[in-house]
Amino acid sequence: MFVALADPTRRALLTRLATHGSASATALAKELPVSRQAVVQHLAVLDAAGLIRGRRAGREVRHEVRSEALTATASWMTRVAEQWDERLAAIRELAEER
Amino acid sequence: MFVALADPTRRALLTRLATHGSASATALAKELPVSRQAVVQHLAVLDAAGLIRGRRAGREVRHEVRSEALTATASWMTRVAEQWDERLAAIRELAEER
DNA sequence: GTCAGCTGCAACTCTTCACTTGCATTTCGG
DNA sequence: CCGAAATGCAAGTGAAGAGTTGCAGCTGAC
Repeated sequence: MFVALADPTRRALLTRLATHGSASATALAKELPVSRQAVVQHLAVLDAAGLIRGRRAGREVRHEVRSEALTATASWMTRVAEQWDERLAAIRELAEER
Repeated sequence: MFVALADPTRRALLTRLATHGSASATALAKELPVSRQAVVQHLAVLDAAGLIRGRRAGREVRHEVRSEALTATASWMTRVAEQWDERLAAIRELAEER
């Protein structure tokens, strides 16, 4: 998940798909300074992470963002952050008891 | 940022520091199946990302989580997710107008 | 039917990254 | 003062990842 978001090119692809809707790998490659194959491999990573989905439409494959996975991941991240804060607060309490 | 969170060992170090408070690199290395130097390098990455902070205490360096950076990053991530949802909603509206 | 456009598979290069080992340096305790 | 324990620096290895090129297979349009 974090691995999928760690690459700048993949984040660019995600924002592009989120902004302008679905697009084919070839169309995406024309807007980035990389080859079509590089885009295809990045899309495969994003797909494996559940962030996008590929749907065949005739002779091209349109890739689109899965908003469910995005929002679910965002809420999960905030939850983790809250847990971290709770732990830190508990540690501070223990420190004050001493 | 995402790069820092992408590695499992670094996430393990973070949760460890968040759970049990500050610790030295040597102490952390004893709880993980990696060498001390590996831990040191991971801590350097986490420090560069602003997630932890190293403070010298005598002959050892105690590393602790910076909760501010954690919560700030979490809120930033939710904000990005919301923006993505807004964009998707706008696209759907345009699609329905057609 | 044929041709152009898009996708899929495979192999290869090159850099980055995770991790290790070895040694020098500093510091606390008896 | 001396040894144990912790950090810091450096160099090196092995694997994973980002990117490329080349070619073959479908599919839609004219």
